[in-house]
Amino acid sequence: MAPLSVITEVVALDRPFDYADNPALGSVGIGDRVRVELNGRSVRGWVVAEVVSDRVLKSVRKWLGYGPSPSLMDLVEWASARWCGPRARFLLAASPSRVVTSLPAAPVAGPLAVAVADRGAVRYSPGVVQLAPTTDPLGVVLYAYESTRHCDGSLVVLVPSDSWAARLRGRLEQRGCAVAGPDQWDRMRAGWPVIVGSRGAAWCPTPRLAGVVVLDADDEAYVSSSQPTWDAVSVVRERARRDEAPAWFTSMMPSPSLVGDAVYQRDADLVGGWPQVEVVDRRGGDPHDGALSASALAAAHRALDGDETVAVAVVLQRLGTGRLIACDECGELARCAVCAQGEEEVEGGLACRERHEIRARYCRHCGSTRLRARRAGVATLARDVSAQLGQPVTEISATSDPAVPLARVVVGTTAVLRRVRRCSLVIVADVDQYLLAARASARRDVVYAVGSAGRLVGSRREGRGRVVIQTRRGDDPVLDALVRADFDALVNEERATARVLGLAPYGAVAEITGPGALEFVAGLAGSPWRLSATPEGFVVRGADPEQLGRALRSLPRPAARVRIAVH
DNA sequence: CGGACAAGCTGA
DNA sequence: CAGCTTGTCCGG
Repeated sequence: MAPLSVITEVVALDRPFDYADNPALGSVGIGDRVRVELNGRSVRGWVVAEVVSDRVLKSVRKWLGYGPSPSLMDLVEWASARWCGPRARFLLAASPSRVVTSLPAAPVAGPLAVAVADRGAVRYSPGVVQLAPTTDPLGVVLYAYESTRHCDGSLVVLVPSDSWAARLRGRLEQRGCAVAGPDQWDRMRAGWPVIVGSRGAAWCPTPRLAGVVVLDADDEAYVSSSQPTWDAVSVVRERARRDEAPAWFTSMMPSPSLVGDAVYQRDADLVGGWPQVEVVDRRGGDPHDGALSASALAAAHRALDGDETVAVAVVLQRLGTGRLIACDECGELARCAVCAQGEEEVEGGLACRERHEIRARYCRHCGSTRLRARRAGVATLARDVSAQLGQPVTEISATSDPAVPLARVVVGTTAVLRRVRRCSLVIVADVDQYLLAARASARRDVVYAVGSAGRLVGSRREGRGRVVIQTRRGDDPVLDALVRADFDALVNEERATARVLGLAPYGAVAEITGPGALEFVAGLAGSPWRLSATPEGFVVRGADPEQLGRALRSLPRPAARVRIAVH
């Protein structure tokens, strides 16, 4: 039997080692999880290939169970180059959390219990489909199911969140689909007909894809925030390409990187599926008004007269992470000892924006190490709104306990839009910092937030509720687009910006940060890659993310930590 | 990554 | 020179 090439779980040691196949373990397959001895240690790993070797090899110690399907081994190699990250990270993403030693037999993909004809037999050609936010995307999923169910493999459906995945799974099961969820690794590995999940399901171990559907494909939840910063849309797109499977991507406002050079399909009633939007220009209003303008206040009172359980949601979008850090015990703000400015979380502890002093992460006042980013904006806004409306309010953040019951008025960051399922009024308290932000995607974030708000208040076709946006910029094109529910101009502008800045799909950008950044980029001297310095580190630009990723991976790594994010 | 081993520093 | 720290090397 041929020797086996094994990648170990030792992430820092990102290269394969060869081991002799152990006949006592039966047949060990490509992708399987094994235990091997490495330099006196017993470590877990994955069999990635059969190899030829003329050296004396240790044998595989133990077979631990099934791992990613063999077809994923090449994909891991691709991803590791594309995002410049260790193979073990991707192999782990495709592996079960608990040992799996047997696989069930997958059922065949049967016909739907309810015909797709529900949706007037709309045809969706593979590619990007622009859907208004309140349009039910189930039609696309069912269409994809019907058109791929006779093909070998699984239909993989990705949604932005686990709660959405659970709901969609129930709806598909009702219609007769055999669905494997995120917690059913063995079913995915066995090639279940339909696999539904969030970002992680891009690495589902099914041996073959019959098709792919990604709902809300421009949602930022598809991008991994921890290293390596891979994104689920690129992963499934590449898998579909390799398996020659069709792929559908829905988006309320298709981004240049999602669409690429292709044209996209538009759903029939785009305008009617956006929420009714009212822009309140506060420049002419009473400067003594509180957080809510007079007309927002009036709309809120009307909503409170209705019978929705949650009547009003007030959203405060914040740019970046909160700059203020406060002690969880005594409430004291973390301030720089040199300049007394608020500190923020940095590599190695806390520091002010000028980095006068990087110090350990504890409270100077009481010594506690329990610190928390203070939602200063939200707390103040909640107090204001409560006083103006004469109503109790519930404050919501990403970390709020989902079991806590909601008042009829809720206030918070965009986490509100994920927590509340239905209400009659959403007020966007202040969009201006977004409209004025240097970051090109900030304007898209506003559109996305209003679209998400539309899922709570309903479409303008239904006329159930509305979104009120407060601003001091009455004539902004983004606001104009939202009122008219016509985003073509914004889509074109975004494309032009991407072209000029060399962003996807016209170019690739890698951010190099961390203490070892300078030493790392020194290795790029004399290379064709364009390098520039930023306050955080460096940016490297290239024409293609795969070439750029590969070039960066081949560079020597300094001892100091380097963070590489290839976009 | 983490163990092995070598070289360097210290103290009685 | 034992005992400890720090650095470098290497794994199949």
